[in-house]
Amino acid sequence: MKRDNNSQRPTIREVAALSGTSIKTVSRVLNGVQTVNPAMVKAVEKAIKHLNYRHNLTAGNLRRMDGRTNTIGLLLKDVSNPFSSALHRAIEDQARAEGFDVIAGSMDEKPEREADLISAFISRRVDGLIIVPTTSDHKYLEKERKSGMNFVFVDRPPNNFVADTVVATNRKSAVEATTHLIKQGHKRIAYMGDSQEIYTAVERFAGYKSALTKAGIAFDKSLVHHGIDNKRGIEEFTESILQGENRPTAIFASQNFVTMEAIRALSARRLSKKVALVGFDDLPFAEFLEPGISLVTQDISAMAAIAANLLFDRIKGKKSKAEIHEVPTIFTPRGSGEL
Amino acid sequence: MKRDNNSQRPTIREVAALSGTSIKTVSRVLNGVQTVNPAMVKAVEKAIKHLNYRHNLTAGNLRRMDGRTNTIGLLLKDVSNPFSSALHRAIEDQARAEGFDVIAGSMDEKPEREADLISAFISRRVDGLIIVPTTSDHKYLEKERKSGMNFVFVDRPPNNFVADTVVATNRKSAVEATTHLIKQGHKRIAYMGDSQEIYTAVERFAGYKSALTKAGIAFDKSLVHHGIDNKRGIEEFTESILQGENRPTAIFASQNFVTMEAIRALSARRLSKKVALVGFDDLPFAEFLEPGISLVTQDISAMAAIAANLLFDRIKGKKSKAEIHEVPTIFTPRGSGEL
DNA sequence: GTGAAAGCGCTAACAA
DNA sequence: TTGTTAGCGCTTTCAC
Repeated sequence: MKRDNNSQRPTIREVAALSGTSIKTVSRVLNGVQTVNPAMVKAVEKAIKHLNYRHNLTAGNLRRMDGRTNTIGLLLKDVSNPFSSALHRAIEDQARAEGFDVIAGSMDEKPEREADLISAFISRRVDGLIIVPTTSDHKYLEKERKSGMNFVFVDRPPNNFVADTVVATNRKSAVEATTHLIKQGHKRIAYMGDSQEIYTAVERFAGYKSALTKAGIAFDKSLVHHGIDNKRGIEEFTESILQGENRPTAIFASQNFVTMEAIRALSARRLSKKVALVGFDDLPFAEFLEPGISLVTQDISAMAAIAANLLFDRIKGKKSKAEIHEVPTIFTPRGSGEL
Repeated sequence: MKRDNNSQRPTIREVAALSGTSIKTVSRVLNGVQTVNPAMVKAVEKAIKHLNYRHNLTAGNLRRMDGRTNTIGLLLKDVSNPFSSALHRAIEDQARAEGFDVIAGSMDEKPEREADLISAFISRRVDGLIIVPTTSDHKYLEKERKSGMNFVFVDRPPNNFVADTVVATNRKSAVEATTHLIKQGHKRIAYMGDSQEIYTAVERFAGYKSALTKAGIAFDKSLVHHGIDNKRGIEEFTESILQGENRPTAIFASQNFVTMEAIRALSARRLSKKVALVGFDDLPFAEFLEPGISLVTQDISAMAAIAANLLFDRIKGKKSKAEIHEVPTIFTPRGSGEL
């Protein structure tokens, strides 16, 4: 049976016939090989235009020596989340400059979605993967790397797997943020953060504690809350912690969703101007709030650029051992930390 | 020369050899064909696992009868913009359910980027394109459709090209939003919107005028500002319009960036609680503001679902004439419109 | 139920 | 500079 779609796209063969040359010469023109007679180039281009021929890259990649598809896979928490989509855009720009397209997928922090997406992308023979990993065990990727797949991890390092990784200076920046509050005279500083299963949360919490220690402030466990997955937990925490005389004078919120909860809690109790707040991660509307929220933001463009470069180097055959890059954050005081 | 990558992925041939059968039977197993001896299926699966074989979809698609790649292209204003990325996520979910992957690209409202991306995606032989179009002329897509490409437009219709389109009820919803303000007693209602070259801006402005007319309120040109591309223009407008006795008592902002500018302008002059504001499009932080901003938001999930269904129907061969869908918006009063 | 042979649209190799 | 032939990894055809 003939193919049932009527797509009827012309092939290189028809272009060759119309321009009176061989398919190989057409292929040369398509690939910009310089050693073709200029008149022939003209003829081929004319035929291409006349037939509305479109080069089929998937067919070409099959036989091509380097076996590349010029596609990379990008695994994100959720393409619609602000951090993910900003990273996506920055990587898209890097990729486009190298002639690559990007296939992105959302994992929603589910390890099985991560594995499924990686599998799907490998079946499409992407040349490499940039991954903002879930908390899963990544040992299973070892055999993929042996088969030639390239990996770069962003935001969090992989588990039980060594690969190029780009992370923010989480611990150091948490020290700075906490120290900023201490310098304003705060001694009772609450910590609110993500689950301690998550790398960034662990690092940022360590930075918070380290800053307290350095300043000679005793660590008070009652001022600490981990895990936003449990939303009620956070409400109970803010409810109890923000009541009474003994409440903290400042909060360090170590992740953007947590910062939002902190804003909500302070706002509901009319404490926005009484309790200082510094958050980690960007909030797109920080400047619209009263008072503005002081934030430690990741330099997403820089992280994307480094990650993309690492990946393209691997794709081009670089064999050196895995690199870990720590990218400095940007601190923007906006009043909420200076109360 | 042998291929220089050491990717050395096993092929269907090696799986056949190891499992003691032919490549055709391996192909049957890979494609879930039921008429294969169960023992043979087991043997093949064992060989696949042992070799860490990964089915190469790009090779298979080349010969496959329907010629499909199970990939769709998504052309957005900017993958990192909230509307675009929410649409992206909703379409990703629809696509995944159908076994499709999504390649997205950002156009930044540039017609030449649109054409480049479409060209790149066609070279990858995507099965269809979902496009949030720029203001360009889309007549050039006619020959692509003749060659079998499928198109669905979202948010704005194409120009000089007839294709399935999914838009919000822009005009009707603008009437509702403006009428909402009128019902609160407002008579001097300013309009701030995007360039009138953009379909949604035209429709929303028409809705604004229509609501005024219906209520017997004279249209006052001095209360209207088009075009946010010129940021200084908007500042001059708010500067002059918000000064003095004769200022509007309410503003209808017809796009999210414009709404942000309106918030900024009102906030800077401490008018947030004196001038009512209703905005079109979502603002992710609307509920955090004081007063909360009343918004008309597009039902992005519904739009994505309809767009994806239209596209998949076309990909599956549906030949009926182009459909235009208008999707109702969601109005969320949050105080700013009830001043 | 199974497999040999042909061929999808292209590029590599090599000869002309 | 150009063209012929083989073949990328897979699915189709069709005979067994």
